[in-house]
Amino acid sequence: MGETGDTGNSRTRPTIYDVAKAAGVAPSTVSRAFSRPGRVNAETADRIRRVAHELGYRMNPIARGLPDGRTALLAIIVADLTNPFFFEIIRSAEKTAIDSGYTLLVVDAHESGEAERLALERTLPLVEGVVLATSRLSDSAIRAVAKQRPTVVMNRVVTDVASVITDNARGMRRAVEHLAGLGHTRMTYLAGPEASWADGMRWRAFREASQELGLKARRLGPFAPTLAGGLSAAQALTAHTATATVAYNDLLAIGAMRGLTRLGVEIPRELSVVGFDNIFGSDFCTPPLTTVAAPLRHFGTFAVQRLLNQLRNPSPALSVPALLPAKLVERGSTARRA
Amino acid sequence: MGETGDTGNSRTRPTIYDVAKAAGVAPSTVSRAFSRPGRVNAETADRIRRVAHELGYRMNPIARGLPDGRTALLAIIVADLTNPFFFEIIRSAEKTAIDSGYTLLVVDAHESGEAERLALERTLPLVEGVVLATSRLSDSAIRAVAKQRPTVVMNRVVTDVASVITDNARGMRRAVEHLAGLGHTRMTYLAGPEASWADGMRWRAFREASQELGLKARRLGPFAPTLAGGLSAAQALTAHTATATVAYNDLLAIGAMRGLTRLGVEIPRELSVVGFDNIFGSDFCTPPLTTVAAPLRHFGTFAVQRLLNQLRNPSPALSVPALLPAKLVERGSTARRA
DNA sequence: CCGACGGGGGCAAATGGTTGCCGCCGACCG
DNA sequence: CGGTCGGCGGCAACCATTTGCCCCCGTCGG
Repeated sequence: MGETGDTGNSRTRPTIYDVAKAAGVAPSTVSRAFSRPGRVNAETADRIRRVAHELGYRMNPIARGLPDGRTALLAIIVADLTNPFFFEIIRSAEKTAIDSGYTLLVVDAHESGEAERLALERTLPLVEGVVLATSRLSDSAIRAVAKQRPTVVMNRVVTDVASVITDNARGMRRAVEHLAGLGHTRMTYLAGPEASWADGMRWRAFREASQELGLKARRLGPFAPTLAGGLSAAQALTAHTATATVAYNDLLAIGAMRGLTRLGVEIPRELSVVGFDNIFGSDFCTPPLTTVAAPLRHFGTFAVQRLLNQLRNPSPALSVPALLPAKLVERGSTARRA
Repeated sequence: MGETGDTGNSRTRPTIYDVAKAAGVAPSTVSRAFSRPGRVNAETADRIRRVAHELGYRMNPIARGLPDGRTALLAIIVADLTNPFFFEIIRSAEKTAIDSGYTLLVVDAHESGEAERLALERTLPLVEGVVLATSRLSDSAIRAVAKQRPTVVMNRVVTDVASVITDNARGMRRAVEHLAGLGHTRMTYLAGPEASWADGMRWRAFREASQELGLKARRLGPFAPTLAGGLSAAQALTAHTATATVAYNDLLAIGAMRGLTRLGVEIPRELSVVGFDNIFGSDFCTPPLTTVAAPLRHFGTFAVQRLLNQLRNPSPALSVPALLPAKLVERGSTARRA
């Protein structure tokens, strides 16, 4: 951006050939001066770098990628860009990628398996690896992706594919224990999308924890994991006699709270609500949401790190899912049973 | 993803050479069969396409882009991925791009000019064109970008660079008229980032409209265009005697409402609040926000369309900013002066 | 019957890097 | 003093695709 005076010959940028000529060496030497430190004499390398800088030379990443596919590009496919769940994940993933010299492509799949397939088809050839954040694809489709490029899935376990997940079971257990401790005995789980792996895990953990503690557990749904989905859930909830509910995620929980308030249900006096994920916003909705916190920041970082590991050594050995801890954050949406 | 049976030889994908050999033609003919419709005999082309499909051939976009830079990639740089203002913009931009056979890279600049510069440096060489959504860069830096790649700026006017803006002046005028109609006479403008072009426009329009209508106008700020920024603004506002305020954007307005409520100020009874942009969420905060609506969906579509136009015919002629209409949406955060 | 024309296809260069291999030359060792 | 070795730089092939140019051949008009 102009520190090295705009030379005006705007359209075609200088190549290693130009640098080579100006520095009186061969193009290959220029290439090595940049990508093979030590291989070329220090003085020569210095001179080349100086000349390159004067000419405003920047490597062409496309040409770079041709021989062996090293494009320095990674991709993260998210189910829904507008879901705050992904905010911290994307940010931390982006940072980790950049710190390692990679660029992260963020792609929105609009909560649709079809869109996700299309996006992958477009993106996969370009990138060196991909993070599937809460994918709606089938296990076999994901394995097919993993066969083409190093892949990490988030919040899901797929055989033979690296993954990063939160400890759903333990987190859910904490939530149920918390509610039981407040005297609740009849509880409802608000289910998320059927294609969601995490939803299955959470519902199962919910049922098991309830059973062990001798509580009545019911399931309602599926609902879209959005505010709108929460509004429908609110309707359905009023027909239930439960005094506490745990939602698939925070967005659903917040939407439900909003709908219930509108329907005249007082939270948490008449109904306690627990969410999942501790997304941006869950602390300043009214009432502030009690939720099972996922370490979102570490999530993105971890996923990209695993990806980078796969890139560095393509041994298919490791595939134990990275399990990140979850903890309960108690806020204002839960209270002692009336 | 596997309709044409996984052939197992996973790592290296077939090239036009493989297809050419299998179809008994030259590689160049294969290339033309795909990218130069009509140039090659219909039967031959059909045969080639059939063979290519059987082999599971997909063009390598990297090699495609080498000769002339046609990567079919566009980028949109947003100031803050987590700002709902961009949600609809990104979605519609993405859709428009995909419909035209392009892939849109979404890049977050974290509200920082430095991060934006870095992101551009990384991204620019890859893409055919770029949309700068509310850039924090200087005019000359933007022009430098535009010299390298077709560029469209959003919410800002830069000489010699195509742009898409909303009618800030008219929108602000509607807002002020609305408040004046409710009997307000002393009003405060909550300013956004100093580097924001739109902020300048809005404050100016605010002042002028107030003057014409004989109202007292003051300015407070700058504040970060975020919920947090709004909280600080709330503090500052309590020192003012105004009975109505217009914020730089919705996020700031919502944050301010939240802070004021916390400070015991009743909205809209004691203070009317107007936002800008009509973002996702402004309708279901409490109270629902009266705001100047920008046609967010059209924004993204329009920007990408202008970009595509520039790509199709590189004439530097057109540079009148596309002006999208703004209208006032009246909700619960404004009321007659007490 | 010959020449012009044009449709359809192939050859090869070009795009901008990377990299295996080779060769030069100076230094060091025997 | 000759042989060897290693540091350093150059040559050229390679990656997958596009495209300018040419050629072959069939057709049609003169």
